[in-house]
Amino acid sequence: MNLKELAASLGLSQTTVSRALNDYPEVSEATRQRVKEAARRNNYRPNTRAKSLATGRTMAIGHVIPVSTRHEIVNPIFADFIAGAGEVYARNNHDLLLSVVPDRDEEQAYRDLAAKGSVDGAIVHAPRPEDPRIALLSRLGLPFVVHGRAGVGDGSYSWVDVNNRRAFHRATEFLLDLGHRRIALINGQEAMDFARRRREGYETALAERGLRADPALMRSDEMTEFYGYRSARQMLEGPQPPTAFLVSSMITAIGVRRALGDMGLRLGRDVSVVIHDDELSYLRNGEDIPIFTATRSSVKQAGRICAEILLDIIRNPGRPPRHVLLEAELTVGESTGPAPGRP
Amino acid sequence: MNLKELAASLGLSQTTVSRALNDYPEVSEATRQRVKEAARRNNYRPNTRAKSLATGRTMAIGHVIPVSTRHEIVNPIFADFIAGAGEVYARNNHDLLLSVVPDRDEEQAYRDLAAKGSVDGAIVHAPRPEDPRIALLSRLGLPFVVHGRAGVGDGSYSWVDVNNRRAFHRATEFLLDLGHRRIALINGQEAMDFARRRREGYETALAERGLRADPALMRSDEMTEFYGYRSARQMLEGPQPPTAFLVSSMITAIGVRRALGDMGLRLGRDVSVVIHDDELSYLRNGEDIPIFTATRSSVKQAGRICAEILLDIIRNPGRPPRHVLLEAELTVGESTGPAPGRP
DNA sequence: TTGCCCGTCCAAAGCGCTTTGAAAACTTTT
DNA sequence: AAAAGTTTTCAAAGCGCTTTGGACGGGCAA
Repeated sequence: MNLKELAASLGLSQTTVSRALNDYPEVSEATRQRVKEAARRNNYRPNTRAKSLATGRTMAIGHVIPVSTRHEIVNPIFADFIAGAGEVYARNNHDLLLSVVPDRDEEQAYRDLAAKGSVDGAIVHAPRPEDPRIALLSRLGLPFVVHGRAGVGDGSYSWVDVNNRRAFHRATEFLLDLGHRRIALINGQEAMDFARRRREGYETALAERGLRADPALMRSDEMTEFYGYRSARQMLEGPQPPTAFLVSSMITAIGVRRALGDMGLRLGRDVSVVIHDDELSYLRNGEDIPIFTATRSSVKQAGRICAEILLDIIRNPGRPPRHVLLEAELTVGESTGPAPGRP
Repeated sequence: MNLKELAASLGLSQTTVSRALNDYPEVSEATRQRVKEAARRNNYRPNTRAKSLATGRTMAIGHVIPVSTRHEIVNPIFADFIAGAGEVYARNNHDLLLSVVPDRDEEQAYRDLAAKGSVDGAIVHAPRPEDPRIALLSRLGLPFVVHGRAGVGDGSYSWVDVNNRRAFHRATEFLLDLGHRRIALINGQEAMDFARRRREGYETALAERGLRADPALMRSDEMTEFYGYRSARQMLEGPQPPTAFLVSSMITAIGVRRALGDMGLRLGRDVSVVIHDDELSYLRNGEDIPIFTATRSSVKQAGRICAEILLDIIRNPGRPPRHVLLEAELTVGESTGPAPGRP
């Protein structure tokens, strides 16, 4: 059932029917009701393509999700982020267009999105320092919001980020207060902006107590379970093992926990672990009491906020960029305790 | 840059330019080259909306991903499934339209996809027995492929599924052969078709050895980490604890492992665990040697196959439905051993 | 009654593309 | 050289919608 047929069935013109449905004033209340009722009865939905061609707005948002060419990994936070964003899109009658691309083709993916005119805006995931996609999108004139930040020039575009620096600063202080001196950092890839910030928070906190980060206790890679396992084992079997770990993701921490188990070490007694928890829906950090002591910040919520902001930017072009910095509070769980050999 | 402008800049008509770009024969090789070169130079991409309006094909596939209203959970396998499918879409110049909806609105979401004419086909995720979406899509005439099956009438629609019944039959036999008699099943929600089949495989294997499944050893719920933890603890602390677990997902098994750790039990010695492994990219079951003994089947691969089949159905309507049943091989890892008190 | 305004409706153009039917420009055949 | 065929190009219609510019008629003031 299309507009023409609907109009014919009502004995009205397409114009009037279209206006009635879109709540334009120049149609009488009686006809509006009649039209809406008929539309409902026929389960009429205007054809998206035609509508967007006519209005010049696509009512769709693009998400480009990169797949690591090295390990063929898709970041597990995408599911939750997209669930959050998708919820907002649904509420605002927008579609979500997903492009899954090898990470080296990412730029072209955005270029295509803009050239093909298939979206009104885009979300930029997993920004790297000085990420070229940001300059590209600005140049293309496609509205966008970055989930994370990309180094300097933060003021010139809209972003939603967690205060990664402060979170890791705080977590490190917490471990230092417990008497830990050899604290390992199992971080995400340094190529990512968030990983750099987390490291800075960690290093600063150490420095403030007159300690220097030991390169032997720092790892940086894609945050898989095995990466956590391998890193923890290597460090714990080394000459000067750490007494505590700072781990950038729940999944990696699960690998760390496995390593501890295999080595007969007890989490929270022999070795402490603090994680950053993205609050993935299927990997909750415990129900009532947290399993891991964690700095937590909901990725789903970040998705919602990004989407809200992007829709707002599209509706109101020309406004100054918007920034949201989410604080990650530290919640104490059972994975941390005083450094061994300490009261 | 649109077609009109491109044509003008070349001194050709839109018709000729369009035909040159779409490799129609009625244009000379010389002009074709000239046109393609100019298109490349101007980074020209035909407007998707206009193109699909003209052709009647949207070049887009819809995925409706339900969010559990009970727990606000989005199934972690979606990320990998979509990565696989998205790869195929990209290769075939199709877009992926994602709708995130509360699971109770799922039907309406498909109805909307069809009415708004925004996709050429759809993937049905997580089918339940006698899933109403299948009848609905058939009625709407929207091509679709089901990831999984939905009970009877399997012949009438296309699907890609894992042989869940055989996988769990095999896994149960494996544990029985190791001497286990009290084998627990920590399954997905019984409302899902795959969970029902897995239970059947498990029960049949037990029955074939003259054993009856003990309801006290069977659980069914959303496959979270905590669900695994809670179920394992409850059963192990019960009067007649199991010596082995059959777990429907890696994530749930991580919870089971945590429970074992907390109780001071050793995985593979005190208690055996066999899992079904969907081979999620960020949660590999070990690198070289598998952590868990597992029946494994790649969800990403399933996504690829679903996508290939769907595109094929769209290209060649009227062909009989297609079915792919993937076998999940059993790989032995370190999580299983002989039943305690047995040589 | 006339004139004007306002509320209500409509015909037609246009969004950027594909595709039909026909014309123009070459080639080949007679 | 004309006729016939072939290749190459084009103008225009149409996809399903929105939106512009008008038309029509009823109500009100003059």
